[in-house]
Formats: sequence, C-alpha cells, structure tokens
Amino acid sequence: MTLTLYDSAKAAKRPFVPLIAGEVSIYSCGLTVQSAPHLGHIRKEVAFDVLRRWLTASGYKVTLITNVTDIDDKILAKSAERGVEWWAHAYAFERELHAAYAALGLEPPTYEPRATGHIPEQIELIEQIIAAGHAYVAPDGSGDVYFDVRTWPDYGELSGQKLDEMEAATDADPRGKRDPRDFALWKGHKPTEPLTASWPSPWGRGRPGWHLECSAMARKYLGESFDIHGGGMDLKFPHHENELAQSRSVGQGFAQFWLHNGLVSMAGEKMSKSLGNGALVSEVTKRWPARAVRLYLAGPHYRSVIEYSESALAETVTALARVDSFVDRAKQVAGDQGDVSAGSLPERFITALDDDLGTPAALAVLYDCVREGNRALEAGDTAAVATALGEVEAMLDIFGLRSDDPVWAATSTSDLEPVVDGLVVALLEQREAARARKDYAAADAVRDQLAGLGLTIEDTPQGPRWSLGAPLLG
RNA sequence: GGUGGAGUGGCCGAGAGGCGAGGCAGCGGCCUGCAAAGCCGUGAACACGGGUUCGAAUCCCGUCUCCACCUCCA
Repeated sequence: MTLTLYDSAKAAKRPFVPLIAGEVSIYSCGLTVQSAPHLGHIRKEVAFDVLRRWLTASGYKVTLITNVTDIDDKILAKSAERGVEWWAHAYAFERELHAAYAALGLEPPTYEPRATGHIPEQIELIEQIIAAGHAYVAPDGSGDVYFDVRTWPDYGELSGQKLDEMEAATDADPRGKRDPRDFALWKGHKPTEPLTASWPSPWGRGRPGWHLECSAMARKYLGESFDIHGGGMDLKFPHHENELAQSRSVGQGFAQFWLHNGLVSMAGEKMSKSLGNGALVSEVTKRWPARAVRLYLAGPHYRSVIEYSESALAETVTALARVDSFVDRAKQVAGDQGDVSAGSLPERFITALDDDLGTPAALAVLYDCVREGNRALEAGDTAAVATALGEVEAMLDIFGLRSDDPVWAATSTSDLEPVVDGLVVALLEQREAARARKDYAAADAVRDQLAGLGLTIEDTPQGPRWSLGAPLLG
C-alpha cells in the first residue's frame, strides 16, 4: 500500500516516503498555553492522532513531537492581569490541555517539549543564524535579534507570498528592524516584564521568539531533516514560513511534508481565543459524550473547515450509537473478539486512509460494514457477524473510538453499573412475566418508569436489553 | 492589494469528466402486543452565467458570496 499525503508546500498530493525506512518523524505545532483549549485546538490533535494511528497500523514507528509554548506576550499579559506568576498561568493551562487530551482519548505525543526548557538550544540556533549572515542584533539597544528576510531569497516559498506584495505592517512598531517583515528570534527583556521571564544570552537578558522555539525543538528531537511538519492552516504564514527560513538558513533540510489542518469555525468565523467564542473542550464534553466529540472532529476530512454546530454533533451521537449497538449485540452472539489486528481492515478502508487520510470515505466503509453485520445478525449468521465485528472493531481502533478502550473508562458508567444492571434486570423480569400473561399495561408501566430514568428498553430475540439512553438534549 | 481555500440534496459531509459516498432526518414496508432497535425500499443536490465535450458537480472563462492568512491565534 502506498500512503499519499497532501503536501501544502507543494499544493499537491504525493506519495509519502519517510526519510528512514520504517520510521516517521512528525513535528506538530502545539499550543500556547495562555487559555483553555477549545475544539479548534483539539481538532488538530485529533487529526494527528488519527494520522499517527494509521501510520502505526501501517507498520511505521512514529515519533510525534508537539511543543508547548509556555512563554509569550499573551501569557505575560494575561498572567499580569490575573495577578499570578506567568509560569503558574502557563502550567495551569498546560494541565487543561492534558485534561482535554485525556477526555478525547488522545495518545500523548512522544515528547512534549516546553519552550522554556530549551533556552540553550535556541540561543545556539540564533548564534548560527547570525553567523550564517541571516540575522542581526537590533542597533537600538533593545537586545532584540531579528531574522533578516532580505538575505533569504526563498522567503515565502512555503506560503507562496511575495515579500513585496505583502501588506505593509502599517501600525507595527518597526523598532530596530531593517525591514518591517523581519521577525524576532530573540526579544530583549523589557523593564515592564518580570525578570523571571528572561534568560541570559550573548545579547543580554531576554526570551526566545515564537517562531524560533519550533525550529530549535524540532532539530533537537527529530534532527536536521524530518518527515512531516504539521499545524493549523492559520500557522502557515508567518509561523511556518519563518520556521522554514530559520532552519534552512543554517543548512537544514527541515520538513519533507507540510500538513495543515482546517480550522473550526463558529457562526461563520474562526473559533479563537481572542474572539472569546470558543467552545471549550471541557464544556463540550460535559454536554456531549467524549467519543462522539472525537468522531465529530475526526469524521470530516482534516483539511476542510468544520462549522461547529450542536445539531451536527447530535447527529454524530446517533450515528455512533448505531455502531455501538451493533458491536454490543454482535458480541452477545459472536463473543468478544479480543485483540483485533489491522489484518482485519477492509481493503476499501485502507485505500481511503491511504489517500491523504480520507476519513470520510473510511467512515463510509465502517457504516457499510455495520449494516452488513446487522444483516448477518438478523439472518443468524454467526460467522458473518464475527467477521463484521472484527472489521468494525479494527476500524474503530484506527479512529481511536473503540468503546472498550480503557481511555473512555473515566467517562463511562462507574462501578455502580453491576448494581444498576441487577436492579434493572429484576424489573425487566417482572415486565417479561407481565408480557407473558399479556398484561401489557403492567409491562408498559415498567418500561415507562425506566424510560423516565433515562433508560432505553429494547426487546430482542435474545431477550430485553437496556441501555442508558441519550443523556443529552431531550 | 497579495496568498490560500470554500459554496453539494431538509441538515451534516465526501467526491472531482460518465457508473447517484456515507451519516442524520423524512416517507413506505418487514419485524413487534405496542414500541425501540434493525433490515428492505424510496426520494434527492452540486452558487450563478457562458463555453469545451458524445457526456460537466468535476475542465475553461466570467460573476457573486463566504472563510483563512499577510498582526507572536490550532
């Protein structure tokens, strides 16, 4: 099989061939921990989690680096507003980010380096860029160091921007820049900022620029050249453009593929912290089952925009319930399949994901397989049920959506479940007795009572089943 | 002004010259004591105007609308 990925630097799909056979190195720009993560942030993590699972299932050893930017202008500003130390502010939201990972069943990155933990690496890189003649110390005594875009003819190669066509930064403070488009590699310490937010350097105390962190950390953990660089579409310019310029300017090959995920919008506008309209992961997962949220984010193709809507989320809940219902019933007749191997993935599913991670087409295969399995259930074809179950479970596994995955344990019912099950079963036995003597009024009373508690009762050839019905909306 | 992307059936959401993805909802049926679930069947769209072609949602030209980026936002 050949995986094809859309390289947004080339604006084309091309076959993915890793630099080292059997291994894939990915750097995916993480968050600036200045506030709580919303669906837009976590969508990127979900997309790369699915990519990582797919690469792993395809036989690759995957290294995924996602940085945490724990020092920047906004963190300093917001922490000052709240009257807390900047690092306390950053740590708090880093924890929220990790909580969001856990809530959505995301495997943590291989390494998750913090910007402040890599000051020496960043200083070293700046020194190299200066030595290569592509950066300069600002002459204004600020202690700032800027990348000199005029010395880098390839500047704009990633985003297709031409230096001269760019909107001139009208109200930007030119400070000591040679060109308004020059960007900071190092920011000299300002008296208004806490001294703890600065580190000694050859250019005086200061802190690293945003773009530089990623270049330095990618090099440390993945080397001078690596396979995939990812991030949100909004980071393509200037962030990724600048990273590329920095790293290439010291002779690195840097990323072979650039993958940019689409954004999540809300009311037709990009979901963002600054607009304050974010649907926080912590809030959304209170209203909706976390697995459904994950499916909602993983279902559309990773490069398309998702317009956030609660009704679409509700549809996802229903769709997932149909899949789960099949898996439950199939297990009753075919037994638990135990570990499912990637070997039981349908060919069409593989083809779909190999085509630039085509999750929509892959999901269509999943739903088809569920229908086939349901048909087999009706026909009483246990062997076919077992086959479909194995395939469905294997596919769910790639999406990180297996209902029996321990990562969902925290959000599923507690150890009270056996107790509840015992009580409900006792009531259902009474209902069965009533039905047997055709006392349907009594039977329906039991069902209504349970429905009032949010339980759904279904009569199947194997006897009644109960499940905790849609706990949402109403 | 520049760069990139989008407009698809009631809704969500793929596809990218012919063979009607899929999901949710609807309708008809089977099953059921009634339901629920499930299955079977069903409808149906490609922003607008031209053009190319035997054939266009898909290619070309034009128009309109929307989004993102060009400010340290995934």
